[in-house]
Amino acid sequence: MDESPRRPLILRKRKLPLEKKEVRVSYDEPDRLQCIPENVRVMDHPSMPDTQVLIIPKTADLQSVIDTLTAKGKERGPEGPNKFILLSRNSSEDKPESLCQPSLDIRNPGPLSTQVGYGLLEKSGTDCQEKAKPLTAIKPLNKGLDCNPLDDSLTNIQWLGRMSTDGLESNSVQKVYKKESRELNPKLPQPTGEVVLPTTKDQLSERPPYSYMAMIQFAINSKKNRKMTLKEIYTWIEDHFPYFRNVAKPGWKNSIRHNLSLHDMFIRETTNDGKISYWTIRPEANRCLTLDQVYRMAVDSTVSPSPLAPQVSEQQQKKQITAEVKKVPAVGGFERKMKPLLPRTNSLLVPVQLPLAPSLFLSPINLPPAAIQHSCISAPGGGKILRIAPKTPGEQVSHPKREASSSRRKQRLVLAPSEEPLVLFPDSTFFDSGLASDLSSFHDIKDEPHPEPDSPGKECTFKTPVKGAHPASSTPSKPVPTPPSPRKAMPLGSEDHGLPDVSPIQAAITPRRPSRDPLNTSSAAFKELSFYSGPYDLLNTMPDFPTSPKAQVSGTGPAPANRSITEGLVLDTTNDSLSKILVDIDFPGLDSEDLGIGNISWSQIIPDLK
Amino acid sequence: MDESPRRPLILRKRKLPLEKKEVRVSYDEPDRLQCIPENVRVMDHPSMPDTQVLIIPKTADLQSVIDTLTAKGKERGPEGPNKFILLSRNSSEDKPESLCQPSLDIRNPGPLSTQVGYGLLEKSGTDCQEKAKPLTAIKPLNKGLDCNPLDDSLTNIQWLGRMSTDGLESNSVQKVYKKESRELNPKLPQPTGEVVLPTTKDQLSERPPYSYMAMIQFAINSKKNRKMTLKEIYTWIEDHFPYFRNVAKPGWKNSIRHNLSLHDMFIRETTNDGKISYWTIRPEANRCLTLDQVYRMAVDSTVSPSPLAPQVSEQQQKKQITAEVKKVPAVGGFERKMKPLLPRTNSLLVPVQLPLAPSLFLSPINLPPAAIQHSCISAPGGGKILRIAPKTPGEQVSHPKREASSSRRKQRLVLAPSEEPLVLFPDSTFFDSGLASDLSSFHDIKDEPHPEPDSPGKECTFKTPVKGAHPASSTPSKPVPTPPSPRKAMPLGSEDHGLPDVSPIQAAITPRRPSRDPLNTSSAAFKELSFYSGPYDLLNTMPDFPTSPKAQVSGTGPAPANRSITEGLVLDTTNDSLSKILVDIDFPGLDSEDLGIGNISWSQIIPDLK
DNA sequence: TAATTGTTTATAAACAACGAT
DNA sequence: AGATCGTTGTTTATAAACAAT
Ligand SMILES: [Mg+2]
Ligand SMILES: [Mg+2]
Repeated sequence: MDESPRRPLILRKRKLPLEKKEVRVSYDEPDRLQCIPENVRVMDHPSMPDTQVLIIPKTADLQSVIDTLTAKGKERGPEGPNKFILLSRNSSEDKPESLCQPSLDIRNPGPLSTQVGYGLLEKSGTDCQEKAKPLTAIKPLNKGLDCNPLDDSLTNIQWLGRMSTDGLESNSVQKVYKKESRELNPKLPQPTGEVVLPTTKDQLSERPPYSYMAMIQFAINSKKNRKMTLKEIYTWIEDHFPYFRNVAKPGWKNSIRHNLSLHDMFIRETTNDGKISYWTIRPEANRCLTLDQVYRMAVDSTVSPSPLAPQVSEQQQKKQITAEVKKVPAVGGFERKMKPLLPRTNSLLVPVQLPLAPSLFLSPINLPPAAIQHSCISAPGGGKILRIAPKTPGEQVSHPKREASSSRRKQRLVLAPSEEPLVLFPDSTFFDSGLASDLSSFHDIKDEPHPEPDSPGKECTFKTPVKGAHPASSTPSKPVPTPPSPRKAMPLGSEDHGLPDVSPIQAAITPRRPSRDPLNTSSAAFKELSFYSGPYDLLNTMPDFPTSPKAQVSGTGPAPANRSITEGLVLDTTNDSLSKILVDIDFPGLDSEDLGIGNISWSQIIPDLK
Repeated sequence: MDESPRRPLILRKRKLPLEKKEVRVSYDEPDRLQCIPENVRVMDHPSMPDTQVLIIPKTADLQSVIDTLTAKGKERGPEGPNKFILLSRNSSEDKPESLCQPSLDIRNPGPLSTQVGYGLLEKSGTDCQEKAKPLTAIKPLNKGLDCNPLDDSLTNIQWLGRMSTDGLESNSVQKVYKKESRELNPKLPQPTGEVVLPTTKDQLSERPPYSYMAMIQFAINSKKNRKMTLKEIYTWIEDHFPYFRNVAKPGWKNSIRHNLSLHDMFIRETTNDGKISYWTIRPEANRCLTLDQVYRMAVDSTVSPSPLAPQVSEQQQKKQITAEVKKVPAVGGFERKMKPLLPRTNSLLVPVQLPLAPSLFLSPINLPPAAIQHSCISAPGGGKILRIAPKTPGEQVSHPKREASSSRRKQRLVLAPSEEPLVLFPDSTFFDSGLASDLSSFHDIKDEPHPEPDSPGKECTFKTPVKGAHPASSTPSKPVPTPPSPRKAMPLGSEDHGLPDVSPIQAAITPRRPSRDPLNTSSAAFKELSFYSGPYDLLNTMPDFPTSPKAQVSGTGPAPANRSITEGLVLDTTNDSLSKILVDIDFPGLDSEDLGIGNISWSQIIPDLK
């Protein structure tokens, strides 16, 4: 019964359905297709070829901009800019409350040498598919410095508030509805204290939608010093996610340790006397993610992040979406376990990476306070400062001879064996916050401990996928619990809606894309619900932007890796995945130069730029 | 039935049983305890504090040297040198045949800048425990250049020769005893060709003792260009390890892919047209390991590497050991699956790391030809060249304030947040060849597909280790098949020998250390057999030698990592683990300066040194 | 539609090294 | 003083869920 899913469903990395722009509800701004609004500033990237940077005000419709770029790109050929970096700019109004902590010193940007700045440009989509959504926040990467102000108290309470009980009790199983024994978040609507928030079910036994990596970050970042012993991490997680204290098998601790060791993002420090080992987060990799930040992100976004009653509907009022969520009450009577880190809409979590240099600053960029202070892309409360390095001396983007798409990410195109530039971005996990997308874990009923009894076949089959013996596919897959009609799904649209195992979230996300197989496995059902938008042809290829291997011999002779500053550029359209920090919208078939929009030079925007 | 073990048993990283020096058989050299033989040269390390380098001729008894150092170190306090780098020197005679390929150009050491050289200093122990063993080989790390000569033909045949059938046939299951369809290794005693070597059992279905990582390296390094497509890797492994073609579940391919992605040692390259993806090995990380190299290492070492009849007893004649191996015929009738990469004796695989500089050369060091040619620590056939950099300008070992031991490796002591030296060694996998120790896989009988039925307990236990519900320990462990007396093992010695599931190898390795629990799981049994030598107190602490995180922002401001050149230093006493390349014998309680031995200065040995 | 190839996350395990009994 | 356990760390193996071709 307590057989939790092997891993949360992966619902990210899917390409953005830029194709279909159907229901297009006019939100705040009228999104003019084929024409980028004039409040969006377009400029060539100072160093990267065929790359343009768009400064998009929060009030603008990001989706329409992307649509326009897409359309323009298709019209033109492979010529012209084919990569775009989207940056959010705060137009002053919009959501005044910051996603993070208020106070953040933007001054003392830290070492301004040849740094590289990273920022997470998030576009939180609202209702269904490709609506007009304003940009909301940018969560920059830590610049090797402290994440700063650090929200200790806030960090946890947010999530705690959503739980029916706090996690402070140890061994009593059914200890539901407990009072908050700690500092309560004054912001949260917790009048008296009994039932903090009328959560849907047993928040107690709900497995959180966060990966171990994410939870560890939450835990460590909740401490002012950002250091935690293993035991403290255990305790923090148990306190904030009772699931682990109450229902998870003890093996979860093994997984925690495994994650700490595996991800080089987590570093172990030992006191001088060698008595205590603290786990920390590599400062350069620390995005300073905290539970409340993530939770607020989810709450702030239009769609209620999960079936869990979204009482905290501060500003945005999820219109029809919420209703639609309610419509799909989940099959047997269990809710989906995993809730998405970010709403499962077309919310954009666009990671951006910008080369930083002391002379380059993009002023009107807005950033959440907490995210700032690391000298990356920083912006105070209302202020906005973005620094962009013109071109890191020594490194040259090898645009020259990019040809194939070779996606599937994380690969590095080896240049000439002689070149071997220096590594700029260590590894993929470097920027991986661990806030995986997952969106409901589905470890509900189908306990099916292990898909592979496999005891019958002795000599077994070898190469040929004999269905009988071995699973046939080299990628093991969960056996479908109810095997009515596993294969041969519906042609496309037109099908039933209220199919079992379909979570409300799914419905909210893909309102008019019914899952094709009513008898689908939960995972399979979800797969159907993934943003399918016909053949996607955008944001696909990124030929010359390999990923970042981890290692780098510094002072040594031939620098092995040839990572460019742009490596790892990703436009993660699926929202929640914070794993990639770099943004690169690559339009394979772009032709002309400026897409017909006013092409502003960098010096226009950035006075400092000489 | 075909339920293979989750992972091969880990039999490495154990500390060397330097304590017990009991059976001490006089081998070639009389090992004088408490006195390092005069043919061993001792000198201070030019840059590392409290570090000495010992040049040990092959004819010398390494164990006695270590014993002496240990004893001396215990006598003295924490003062004086407490780290030692042991280097092998070829005294001319010994095994004339090289472990690797013959031709290797030692000249053109490649870029001599501020490089760091790595070498694997291997001491292959012979019979039982702590015998006197000559050093045999040094396998340096690739210097970012090509591994060179590359043994294409030899690479595979060695292992093929040991199989009853070649792997070229595809789907026929019982195709035993096939002729070699490829080039046969002329060196191997394969007269006519039918049964290449009278292997013990079904070599066909024997799972190889190599990790996926190692096998992938074998495969890729077997190609001259050192590139392979995924499919080619599959095929190579199937051809050379029929187990995967014949008995393994298709999931093994998933594991291959997983390993390729996970380990940054493996890099994917795509052709310019993006049509083909090749997998390569990061040149700096490529140890150029090939199957035949590894096999030869195992064969060359004194103890027969496995129950597989060691016909190839070229020179060394495993005296009593071989006999003892025969004594334990394996229980039911099946042999142990995993054979050790290197003999399961106290063979030392001491990885060494030396800063390289054009001016420093340690002449009389012997290295296996194949290992050379990368400008690291290189030595031609009989020649020997070792280069040691006096002190990489710019990096300073922070010996200063090391205090605690904080072992458990792979941790980095963060220096002052301001310092942040450059990364020298990317990550732990950087040097991990994947040639894990494992030593018999034991996936034989006990099919026990999954140790966790776990279906009964619904609400289950939480924190308290209620034996009933959850496994109690946070580290899952295989349930003991026959649960007679799980805990409270025998006091120590004195027990039965011919217990089921005990492989001959084990017996050979730990002749007089009977496994304590006759009803042990195979794995448990093995655990008992691991070189236990009482409380080890040597080679434990390495305070200021943190590990190497993977990432490194190069041209950027505050270099995050503070890895010193010595980071990752490890004395791997368990032999086969090639995962660590650096050697550091750290004696916690050392006192005086030169241990009473003649302390030779570097300039004495290295004339070039000014 | 289905298979192949890649990337990640989750779990289980096997050890190693310590620390507390 | 040694043996036993439990905790903490490190790795490898497998299964999976997706993504992209
Ligand atoms: Mg780590
Ligand atoms: Mg890789």
